[in-house]
Amino acid sequence: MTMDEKTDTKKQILDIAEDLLLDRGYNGFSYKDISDSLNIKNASIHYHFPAKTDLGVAIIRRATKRFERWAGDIDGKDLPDPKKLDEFFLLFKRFVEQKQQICLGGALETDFKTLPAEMQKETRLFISGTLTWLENFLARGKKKGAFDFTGNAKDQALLMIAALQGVIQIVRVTEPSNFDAVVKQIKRDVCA
Amino acid sequence: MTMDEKTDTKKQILDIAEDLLLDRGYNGFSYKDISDSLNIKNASIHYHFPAKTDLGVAIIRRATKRFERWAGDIDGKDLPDPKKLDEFFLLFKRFVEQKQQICLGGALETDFKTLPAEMQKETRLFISGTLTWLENFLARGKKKGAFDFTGNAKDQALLMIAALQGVIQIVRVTEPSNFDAVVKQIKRDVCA
DNA sequence: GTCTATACGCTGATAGAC
DNA sequence: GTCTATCAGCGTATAGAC
Repeated sequence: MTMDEKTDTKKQILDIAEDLLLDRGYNGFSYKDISDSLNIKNASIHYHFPAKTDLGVAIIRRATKRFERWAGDIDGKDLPDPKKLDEFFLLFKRFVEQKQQICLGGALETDFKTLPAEMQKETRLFISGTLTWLENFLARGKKKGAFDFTGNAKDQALLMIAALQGVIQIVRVTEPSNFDAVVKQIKRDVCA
Repeated sequence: MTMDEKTDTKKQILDIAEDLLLDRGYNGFSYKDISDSLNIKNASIHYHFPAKTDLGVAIIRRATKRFERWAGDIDGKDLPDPKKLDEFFLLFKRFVEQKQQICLGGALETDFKTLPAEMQKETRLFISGTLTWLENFLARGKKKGAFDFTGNAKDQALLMIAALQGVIQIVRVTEPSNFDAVVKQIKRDVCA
Protein backbone atom coordinates (compact mmCIF):
# COMPACT_ATOMS: atom_id res chain seq x y z
CA MET A 1 0.00 0.00 0.00
CA THR A 2 2.95 2.33 0.42
CA MET A 3 4.06 4.66 -2.32
CA ASP A 4 6.99 2.70 -3.60
CA GLU A 5 5.64 -0.78 -3.09
CA LYS A 6 6.27 -3.01 -6.07
CA THR A 7 3.42 -4.76 -7.80
CA ASP A 8 3.28 -8.36 -6.81
CA THR A 9 4.11 -9.56 -10.30
CA LYS A 10 7.13 -7.34 -10.57
CA LYS A 11 8.53 -8.70 -7.33
CA GLN A 12 7.80 -12.27 -8.37
CA ILE A 13 9.60 -11.75 -11.67
CA LEU A 14 12.60 -10.37 -9.81
CA ASP A 15 12.60 -13.29 -7.38
CA ILE A 16 12.43 -15.95 -10.07
CA ALA A 17 14.95 -14.20 -12.30
CA GLU A 18 17.42 -13.94 -9.44
CA ASP A 19 16.89 -17.61 -8.68
CA LEU A 20 17.53 -18.55 -12.30
CA LEU A 21 20.59 -16.31 -12.48
CA LEU A 22 22.20 -17.99 -9.47
CA ASP A 23 21.29 -21.37 -10.89
CA ARG A 24 22.24 -21.06 -14.55
CA GLY A 25 24.07 -17.79 -15.15
CA TYR A 26 22.87 -14.71 -17.03
CA ASN A 27 23.04 -16.39 -20.43
CA GLY A 28 21.41 -19.54 -19.14
CA PHE A 29 17.87 -18.32 -18.63
CA SER A 30 15.27 -16.55 -20.78
CA TYR A 31 12.10 -14.53 -20.38
CA LYS A 32 10.21 -17.68 -21.30
CA ASP A 33 11.66 -19.52 -18.28
CA ILE A 34 10.31 -16.77 -16.06
CA SER A 35 6.90 -16.47 -17.71
CA ASP A 36 6.38 -20.24 -17.70
CA SER A 37 7.19 -20.34 -14.03
CA LEU A 38 4.64 -17.59 -13.28
CA ASN A 39 2.01 -18.85 -15.75
CA ILE A 40 1.99 -15.59 -17.62
CA LYS A 41 3.15 -14.67 -21.13
CA ASN A 42 6.64 -13.49 -22.00
CA ALA A 43 5.25 -10.14 -23.22
CA SER A 44 4.07 -9.39 -19.68
CA ILE A 45 7.62 -9.53 -18.44
CA HIS A 46 8.60 -6.93 -21.00
CA TYR A 47 5.94 -4.63 -19.53
CA HIS A 48 7.74 -4.67 -16.17
CA PHE A 49 11.30 -4.91 -17.53
CA PRO A 50 11.43 -3.68 -21.16
CA ALA A 51 14.80 -5.31 -21.84
CA LYS A 52 16.67 -8.14 -20.18
CA THR A 53 19.33 -5.61 -19.23
CA ASP A 54 16.77 -3.74 -17.10
CA LEU A 55 15.94 -6.96 -15.32
CA GLY A 56 19.59 -7.76 -14.76
CA VAL A 57 20.32 -4.31 -13.38
CA ALA A 58 17.30 -4.51 -11.07
CA ILE A 59 18.48 -7.84 -9.65
CA ILE A 60 21.92 -6.50 -8.85
CA ARG A 61 20.66 -3.22 -7.36
CA ARG A 62 18.24 -5.06 -5.11
CA ALA A 63 21.00 -7.39 -3.93
CA THR A 64 23.28 -4.44 -3.24
CA LYS A 65 20.63 -2.74 -1.12
CA ARG A 66 19.88 -6.01 0.65
CA PHE A 67 23.51 -6.40 1.59
CA GLU A 68 23.74 -2.79 2.76
CA ARG A 69 20.73 -3.36 4.99
CA TRP A 70 22.29 -6.57 6.32
CA ALA A 71 25.60 -4.82 6.99
CA GLY A 72 23.90 -1.95 8.78
CA ASP A 73 22.00 -4.40 10.95
CA ILE A 74 25.08 -6.41 11.83
CA ASP A 75 27.21 -3.38 12.58
CA GLY A 76 24.54 -2.14 14.93
CA LYS A 77 24.14 -5.40 16.81
CA ASP A 78 25.75 -6.13 20.15
CA LEU A 79 27.44 -9.39 19.25
CA PRO A 80 31.02 -10.64 19.56
CA ASP A 81 32.94 -10.24 16.31
CA PRO A 82 33.44 -13.98 15.67
CA LYS A 83 29.65 -14.39 15.86
CA LYS A 84 29.23 -11.61 13.36
CA LEU A 85 31.72 -13.32 11.08
CA ASP A 86 29.65 -16.49 11.32
CA GLU A 87 26.65 -14.49 10.16
CA PHE A 88 28.68 -13.42 7.16
CA PHE A 89 29.57 -17.02 6.35
CA LEU A 90 25.91 -17.87 6.63
CA LEU A 91 25.15 -15.45 3.81
CA PHE A 92 27.15 -17.77 1.54
CA LYS A 93 26.18 -21.04 3.13
CA ARG A 94 22.53 -20.45 2.27
CA PHE A 95 23.32 -20.81 -1.41
CA VAL A 96 24.92 -24.19 -0.90
CA GLU A 97 22.30 -25.63 1.38
CA GLN A 98 19.14 -24.63 -0.34
CA LYS A 99 19.68 -25.27 -4.02
CA GLN A 100 23.36 -25.67 -4.77
CA GLN A 101 23.33 -22.21 -6.25
CA ILE A 102 26.34 -19.96 -6.59
CA CYS A 103 26.72 -16.46 -5.21
CA LEU A 104 25.68 -13.41 -7.22
CA GLY A 105 29.21 -12.05 -7.48
CA GLY A 106 30.58 -15.29 -8.88
CA ALA A 107 27.74 -15.66 -11.36
CA LEU A 108 28.16 -12.12 -12.68
CA GLU A 109 31.94 -12.21 -12.80
CA THR A 110 31.91 -15.43 -14.79
CA ASP A 111 29.54 -13.96 -17.38
CA PHE A 112 31.12 -10.53 -17.07
CA LYS A 113 32.43 -10.16 -20.61
CA THR A 114 29.01 -10.91 -22.08
CA LEU A 115 27.15 -8.44 -19.85
CA PRO A 116 25.82 -5.07 -21.06
CA ALA A 117 27.73 -2.07 -19.74
CA GLU A 118 25.09 -1.04 -17.19
CA MET A 119 25.19 -4.48 -15.63
CA GLN A 120 28.97 -4.44 -15.54
CA LYS A 121 28.85 -1.17 -13.65
CA GLU A 122 26.33 -2.48 -11.10
CA THR A 123 28.40 -5.63 -10.69
CA ARG A 124 31.46 -3.60 -9.74
CA LEU A 125 29.43 -1.64 -7.19
CA PHE A 126 28.04 -4.81 -5.65
CA ILE A 127 31.44 -6.48 -5.33
CA SER A 128 33.26 -3.46 -3.98
CA GLY A 129 30.51 -2.97 -1.39
CA THR A 130 30.99 -6.48 -0.06
CA LEU A 131 34.77 -6.33 -0.11
CA THR A 132 34.86 -2.95 1.60
CA TRP A 133 32.52 -3.99 4.37
CA LEU A 134 34.52 -7.13 5.18
CA GLU A 135 37.81 -5.27 5.04
CA ASN A 136 36.60 -2.64 7.52
CA PHE A 137 35.03 -5.27 9.75
CA LEU A 138 38.25 -7.28 9.87
CA ALA A 139 40.39 -4.19 10.47
CA ARG A 140 38.25 -3.07 13.41
CA GLY A 141 38.21 -6.62 14.81
CA LYS A 142 41.96 -6.93 14.61
CA LYS A 143 42.45 -3.63 16.41
CA LYS A 144 40.12 -4.80 19.17
CA GLY A 145 41.94 -8.12 19.40
CA ALA A 146 38.95 -10.16 18.28
CA PHE A 147 40.81 -11.35 15.20
CA ASP A 148 44.42 -12.21 14.64
CA PHE A 149 45.68 -12.68 11.12
CA THR A 150 48.82 -11.98 9.19
CA GLY A 151 48.90 -9.37 6.43
CA ASN A 152 46.54 -6.47 6.03
CA ALA A 153 42.77 -6.53 6.32
CA LYS A 154 42.23 -5.82 2.65
CA ASP A 155 44.17 -8.87 1.49
CA GLN A 156 42.55 -11.04 4.13
CA ALA A 157 39.06 -9.91 3.08
CA LEU A 158 39.91 -10.66 -0.52
CA LEU A 159 41.17 -14.14 0.34
CA MET A 160 38.07 -14.92 2.36
CA ILE A 161 35.55 -13.79 -0.21
CA ALA A 162 37.48 -15.47 -3.01
CA ALA A 163 37.56 -18.72 -1.06
CA LEU A 164 33.86 -18.60 -0.16
CA GLN A 165 32.87 -17.80 -3.72
CA GLY A 166 35.12 -20.56 -5.01
CA VAL A 167 33.95 -23.35 -2.70
CA ILE A 168 30.35 -22.62 -3.42
CA GLN A 169 31.11 -23.43 -7.02
CA ILE A 170 33.26 -26.44 -6.21
CA VAL A 171 30.55 -27.88 -3.98
CA ARG A 172 28.40 -28.30 -7.09
CA VAL A 173 30.73 -30.98 -8.41
CA THR A 174 31.98 -32.46 -5.14
CA GLU A 175 30.11 -32.53 -1.84
CA PRO A 176 28.28 -29.93 0.30
CA SER A 177 30.45 -30.66 3.34
CA ASN A 178 33.35 -29.02 1.53
CA PHE A 179 31.82 -25.65 2.30
CA ASP A 180 32.17 -26.20 6.05
CA ALA A 181 35.67 -27.53 5.57
CA VAL A 182 36.75 -24.27 3.97
CA VAL A 183 35.01 -22.14 6.59
CA LYS A 184 36.78 -24.10 9.31
CA GLN A 185 40.11 -23.56 7.59
CA ILE A 186 39.49 -19.82 7.19
CA LYS A 187 38.56 -19.43 10.85
CA ARG A 188 41.78 -21.08 11.93
CA ASP A 189 43.74 -18.46 10.03
CA VAL A 190 41.76 -15.49 11.26
CA CYS A 191 40.40 -16.03 14.75
CA ALA A 192 42.40 -15.00 17.77
CA MET B 1 52.43 -37.34 -39.22
CA THR B 2 51.95 -39.73 -36.32
CA MET B 3 48.93 -41.98 -36.07
CA ASP B 4 46.92 -39.93 -33.59
CA GLU B 5 47.92 -36.48 -34.72
CA LYS B 6 44.95 -34.14 -34.97
CA THR B 7 44.17 -32.33 -38.16
CA ASP B 8 45.24 -28.74 -37.93
CA THR B 9 41.68 -27.48 -38.15
CA LYS B 10 40.47 -29.74 -35.38
CA LYS B 11 43.17 -28.45 -33.07
CA GLN B 12 42.43 -24.84 -34.00
CA ILE B 13 38.74 -25.34 -33.28
CA LEU B 14 39.60 -26.79 -29.90
CA ASP B 15 41.95 -23.91 -29.11
CA ILE B 16 39.47 -21.21 -30.02
CA ALA B 17 36.57 -22.94 -28.32
CA GLU B 18 38.55 -23.30 -25.12
CA ASP B 19 39.48 -19.65 -25.32
CA LEU B 20 35.85 -18.63 -25.77
CA LEU B 21 34.73 -20.92 -22.96
CA LEU B 22 37.13 -19.33 -20.49
CA ASP B 23 36.11 -15.90 -21.70
CA ARG B 24 32.34 -16.17 -21.91
CA GLY B 25 31.17 -19.46 -20.42
CA TYR B 26 29.69 -22.47 -22.20
CA ASN B 27 26.42 -20.71 -23.01
CA GLY B 28 28.19 -17.57 -24.12
CA PHE B 29 29.73 -18.77 -27.37
CA SER B 30 28.44 -20.44 -30.52
CA TYR B 31 29.72 -22.43 -33.48
CA LYS B 32 29.46 -19.23 -35.49
CA ASP B 33 31.92 -17.47 -33.18
CA ILE B 34 34.42 -20.24 -33.85
CA SER B 35 33.86 -20.47 -37.60
CA ASP B 36 34.09 -16.70 -38.04
CA SER B 37 37.34 -16.66 -36.16
CA LEU B 38 38.78 -19.40 -38.40
CA ASN B 39 37.25 -18.07 -41.63
CA ILE B 40 35.42 -21.30 -42.26
CA LYS B 41 31.71 -22.18 -42.22
CA ASN B 42 29.80 -23.39 -39.21
CA ALA B 43 29.04 -26.71 -40.99
CA SER B 44 32.75 -27.48 -41.02
CA ILE B 45 32.87 -27.41 -37.27
CA HIS B 46 30.09 -29.97 -37.15
CA TYR B 47 32.25 -32.27 -39.28
CA HIS B 48 34.91 -32.31 -36.55
CA PHE B 49 32.54 -32.09 -33.57
CA PRO B 50 29.03 -33.26 -34.55
CA ALA B 51 27.39 -31.67 -31.50
CA LYS B 52 28.43 -28.89 -29.17
CA THR B 53 28.52 -31.48 -26.41
CA ASP B 54 31.28 -33.34 -28.24
CA LEU B 55 33.27 -30.14 -28.44
CA GLY B 56 32.73 -29.41 -24.76
CA VAL B 57 33.78 -32.90 -23.73
CA ALA B 58 36.88 -32.70 -25.91
CA ILE B 59 37.93 -29.42 -24.30
CA ILE B 60 37.66 -30.82 -20.80
CA ARG B 61 39.40 -34.12 -21.62
CA ARG B 62 42.29 -32.28 -23.23
CA ALA B 63 42.62 -30.02 -20.18
CA THR B 64 42.57 -33.03 -17.87
CA LYS B 65 45.34 -34.74 -19.81
CA ARG B 66 47.30 -31.49 -19.93
CA PHE B 67 47.13 -31.18 -16.17
CA GLU B 68 48.12 -34.82 -15.67
CA ARG B 69 51.14 -34.25 -17.86
CA TRP B 70 52.01 -31.08 -15.91
CA ALA B 71 51.63 -32.90 -12.58
CA GLY B 72 53.82 -35.79 -13.75
CA ASP B 73 56.49 -33.34 -14.85
CA ILE B 74 56.44 -31.39 -11.62
CA ASP B 75 56.47 -34.48 -9.43
CA GLY B 76 59.52 -35.73 -11.31
CA LYS B 77 61.46 -32.50 -11.07
CA ASP B 78 64.19 -31.87 -8.53
CA LEU B 79 62.85 -28.62 -7.10
CA PRO B 80 62.10 -27.45 -3.56
CA ASP B 81 58.41 -27.80 -2.70
CA PRO B 82 57.72 -24.07 -2.35
CA LYS B 83 59.04 -23.58 -5.90
CA LYS B 84 56.73 -26.31 -7.10
CA LEU B 85 53.84 -24.59 -5.37
CA ASP B 86 54.74 -21.40 -7.19
CA GLU B 87 54.49 -23.32 -10.44
CA PHE B 88 50.99 -24.36 -9.43
CA PHE B 89 50.02 -20.75 -8.74
CA LEU B 90 51.41 -19.85 -12.13
CA LEU B 91 48.89 -22.20 -13.74
CA PHE B 92 46.18 -19.86 -12.47
CA LYS B 93 48.04 -16.61 -12.86
CA ARG B 94 48.29 -17.11 -16.60
CA PHE B 95 44.54 -16.68 -16.94
CA VAL B 96 44.60 -13.34 -15.20
CA GLU B 97 47.60 -11.91 -16.97
CA GLN B 98 46.87 -12.81 -20.54
CA LYS B 99 43.21 -12.11 -21.10
CA GLN B 100 41.40 -11.75 -17.80
CA GLN B 101 39.94 -15.19 -18.36
CA ILE B 102 38.70 -17.46 -15.63
CA CYS B 103 39.84 -21.02 -14.93
CA LEU B 104 38.19 -24.01 -16.59
CA GLY B 105 36.85 -25.40 -13.33
CA GLY B 106 35.17 -22.16 -12.37
CA ALA B 107 33.64 -21.70 -15.81
CA LEU B 108 32.20 -25.21 -15.88
CA GLU B 109 30.96 -25.19 -12.30
CA THR B 110 29.12 -21.92 -12.87
CA ASP B 111 27.35 -23.30 -15.93
CA PHE B 112 27.11 -26.76 -14.40
CA LYS B 113 23.35 -27.08 -14.22
CA THR B 114 22.98 -26.24 -17.91
CA LEU B 115 25.62 -28.74 -19.07
CA PRO B 116 24.82 -32.04 -20.77
CA ALA B 117 25.44 -35.11 -18.61
CA GLU B 118 28.65 -36.15 -20.37
CA MET B 119 30.17 -32.75 -19.76
CA GLN B 120 29.12 -32.84 -16.12
CA LYS B 121 30.92 -36.16 -15.73
CA GLU B 122 34.11 -34.87 -17.35
CA THR B 123 33.95 -31.75 -15.20
CA ARG B 124 33.91 -33.85 -12.03
CA LEU B 125 36.91 -35.83 -13.25
CA PHE B 126 38.84 -32.67 -14.06
CA ILE B 127 38.16 -31.06 -10.68
CA SER B 128 38.86 -34.13 -8.61
CA GLY B 129 42.13 -34.65 -10.47
CA THR B 130 43.32 -31.18 -9.55
CA LEU B 131 42.13 -31.38 -5.94
CA THR B 132 43.68 -34.80 -5.42
CA TRP B 133 47.03 -33.79 -6.82
CA LEU B 134 47.27 -30.70 -4.60
CA GLU B 135 46.13 -32.61 -1.53
CA ASN B 136 48.81 -35.26 -2.01
CA PHE B 137 51.45 -32.67 -2.79
CA LEU B 138 50.64 -30.71 0.38
CA ALA B 139 50.53 -33.85 2.51
CA ARG B 140 53.96 -34.98 1.31
CA GLY B 141 55.36 -31.48 1.78
CA LYS B 142 54.06 -31.21 5.31
CA LYS B 143 55.58 -34.57 6.24
CA LYS B 144 58.92 -33.41 4.85
CA GLY B 145 58.64 -30.13 6.74
CA ALA B 146 58.50 -28.02 3.59
CA PHE B 147 55.04 -26.80 4.48
CA ASP B 148 53.45 -25.97 7.77
CA PHE B 149 49.73 -25.44 7.91
CA THR B 150 46.92 -26.15 10.32
CA GLY B 151 44.22 -28.69 9.53
CA ASN B 152 44.50 -31.56 7.11
CA ALA B 153 45.89 -31.45 3.60
CA LYS B 154 42.52 -32.08 1.98
CA ASP B 155 40.90 -29.03 3.55
CA GLN B 156 43.94 -26.90 2.83
CA ALA B 157 43.95 -27.96 -0.82
CA LEU B 158 40.28 -27.13 -1.07
CA LEU B 159 40.79 -23.69 0.46
CA MET B 160 43.64 -22.91 -1.87
CA ILE B 161 41.93 -23.94 -5.07
CA ALA B 162 38.71 -22.24 -4.02
CA ALA B 163 40.59 -19.02 -3.30
CA LEU B 164 42.56 -19.10 -6.55
CA GLN B 165 39.45 -19.82 -8.59
CA GLY B 166 37.60 -17.06 -6.76
CA VAL B 167 40.18 -14.31 -7.13
CA ILE B 168 40.56 -14.95 -10.80
CA GLN B 169 36.91 -14.08 -11.13
CA ILE B 170 37.09 -11.12 -8.76
CA VAL B 171 40.04 -9.70 -10.66
CA ARG B 172 37.73 -9.16 -13.62
CA VAL B 173 35.82 -6.49 -11.74
CA THR B 174 38.59 -5.12 -9.52
CA GLU B 175 42.31 -5.09 -10.33
CA PRO B 176 44.84 -7.69 -11.50
CA SER B 177 47.11 -7.07 -8.52
CA ASN B 178 44.49 -8.71 -6.31
CA PHE B 179 45.64 -12.07 -7.61
CA ASP B 180 49.11 -11.62 -6.17
CA ALA B 181 47.63 -10.33 -2.93
CA VAL B 182 45.73 -13.58 -2.44
CA VAL B 183 48.71 -15.74 -3.37
CA LYS B 184 50.82 -13.86 -0.84
CA GLN B 185 48.17 -14.41 1.81
CA ILE B 186 47.92 -18.14 1.03
CA LYS B 187 51.67 -18.57 1.20
CA ARG B 188 51.78 -17.00 4.65
CA ASP B 189 49.34 -19.62 5.88
CA VAL B 190 51.06 -22.58 4.31
CA CYS B 191 54.79 -22.08 4.07
CA ALA B 192 57.06 -23.22 6.86
C1' DG C 1 -1.35 -5.25 -16.75
C1' DT C 2 -1.92 -8.99 -19.51
C1' DC C 3 -2.99 -10.91 -23.73
C1' DT C 4 -2.32 -12.37 -29.02
C1' DA C 5 0.32 -11.99 -32.81
C1' DT C 6 4.32 -11.25 -34.98
C1' DA C 7 9.15 -9.95 -36.30
C1' DC C 8 13.64 -11.44 -36.97
C1' DG C 9 18.31 -12.80 -35.97
C1' DC C 10 20.82 -16.44 -33.95
C1' DT C 11 21.37 -21.27 -32.47
C1' DG C 12 22.64 -26.05 -33.06
C1' DA C 13 22.18 -29.15 -36.55
C1' DT C 14 21.57 -31.87 -41.22
C1' DA C 15 21.66 -33.10 -46.39
C1' DG C 16 24.09 -33.27 -50.18
C1' DA C 17 27.32 -31.09 -53.84
C1' DC C 18 32.22 -30.42 -54.67
C1' DG D 1 37.16 -31.63 -45.42
C1' DT D 2 34.77 -27.80 -46.69
C1' DC D 3 31.17 -25.81 -48.97
C1' DT D 4 25.97 -24.16 -49.97
C1' DA D 5 21.52 -24.47 -48.62
C1' DT D 6 18.25 -25.12 -45.43
C1' DC D 7 15.87 -26.30 -41.08
C1' DA D 8 13.09 -25.91 -36.72
C1' DG D 9 13.29 -23.78 -32.45
C1' DC D 10 14.44 -20.32 -29.34
C1' DG D 11 15.98 -15.70 -28.07
C1' DT D 12 14.77 -10.79 -27.26
C1' DA D 13 11.65 -7.59 -28.43
C1' DT D 14 7.46 -4.75 -30.29
C1' DA D 15 2.51 -3.42 -31.73
C1' DG D 16 -1.82 -3.22 -30.58
C1' DA D 17 -6.28 -5.42 -28.73
C1' DC D 18 -8.62 -6.28 -24.38
